[in-house]
Amino acid sequence: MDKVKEILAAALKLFVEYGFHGTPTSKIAQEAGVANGTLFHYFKTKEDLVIALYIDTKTRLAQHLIDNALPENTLKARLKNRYSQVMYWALEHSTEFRFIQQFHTSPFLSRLSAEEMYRQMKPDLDLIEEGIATKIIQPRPVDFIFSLFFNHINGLHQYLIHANLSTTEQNKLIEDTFDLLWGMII
Amino acid sequence: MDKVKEILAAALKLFVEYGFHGTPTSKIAQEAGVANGTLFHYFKTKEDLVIALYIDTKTRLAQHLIDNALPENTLKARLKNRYSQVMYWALEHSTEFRFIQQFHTSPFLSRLSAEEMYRQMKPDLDLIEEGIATKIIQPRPVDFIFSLFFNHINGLHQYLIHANLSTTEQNKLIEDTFDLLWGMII
DNA sequence: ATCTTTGTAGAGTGATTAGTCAATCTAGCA
DNA sequence: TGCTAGATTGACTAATCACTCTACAAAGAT
Repeated sequence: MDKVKEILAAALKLFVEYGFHGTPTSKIAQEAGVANGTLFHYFKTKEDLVIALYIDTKTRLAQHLIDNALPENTLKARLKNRYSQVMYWALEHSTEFRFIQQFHTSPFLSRLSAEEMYRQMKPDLDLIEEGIATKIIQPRPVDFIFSLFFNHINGLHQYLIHANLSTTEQNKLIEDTFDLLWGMII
Repeated sequence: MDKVKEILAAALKLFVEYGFHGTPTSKIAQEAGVANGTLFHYFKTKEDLVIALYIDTKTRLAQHLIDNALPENTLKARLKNRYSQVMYWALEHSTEFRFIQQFHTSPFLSRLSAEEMYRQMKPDLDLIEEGIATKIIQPRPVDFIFSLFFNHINGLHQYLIHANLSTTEQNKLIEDTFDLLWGMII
């Protein structure tokens, strides 16, 4: 429903601004332009709302990556494409990206099922595994490489939103930084 | 006072477990074994407590780095030492490290003064600047390199606490991973 | 036309919260 | 000893919170 989207959008904005527990459900309903009861009609508890918002946000990022994939290509090109597209999305949706980071370091993370977490990481894990199997990437634990990738993206994003670069400079830095990262794992 | 330490220790533990706003001051006082009023005698507001705890934790990390510094050495050795010592500290104080990460992605971060933030980053920024000035490190924005370093540490830490490695394996991985990072910036 | 399901509203509720306050305790000092 | 200042207490309060409940509207379904 439309109201569900309004609630999720309001929650996203307020959570990033005031934190999860720092945002009352009443404020979320108000910001979304719906009644208090409507919020609880769609989300059984506040925690359900937080989890649903995380999954929704992550799904939208995943969809962006699918829409911009380069399937017929070398492993390096596909990995670079994924890396860059995450960065582009993160820069264009910086509230969403900050919410994801906030969620990751919060106690809510443990409420996510292992399956849901694996489902989200799978495309990247597969890519890394393929790289190792074809001896392009050096043999190291897959989740170690994933962790380096993931946090490298955080680092670059953190820098880019503080530095004030033109889009051209930004894109060049994203390209260059991927090459640095690539050099690290081959 | 002793009670201040008890309060900070209790707050640290509960914040990491339940989040900032998810932890009532009454529970903190209870866990610390002091009365509710005592907490507010030492910390004017709950927010003051959060900020004080962050500064205290960061100061203890900084002290660990000072205690284990290698001042008379090459830049690479000094940087590697800092990198490793942060990792050792983070692994031994993983609640503290998780609190720092939680704080960094929370809205509380903006309550920290710019001076306090700069004060904390200065030793590393100086080291990176020295490396660039002496043409050992490639000329890139100092805070870009800092950001990569910082998030690289997060990535390795994240992997190490999930993987179950022996201390020897851990230390070897820390050494190796620094070399990867070093290769990226020279 | 009537029944049923679903959406929406918003006042209401009991529990919980951050922060206060007056009272007592402790220790150092004159 | 008597005085003062800070430490400590825990009952208290006003506000706020997550969530419930009842009522009503809209829209299919039969």
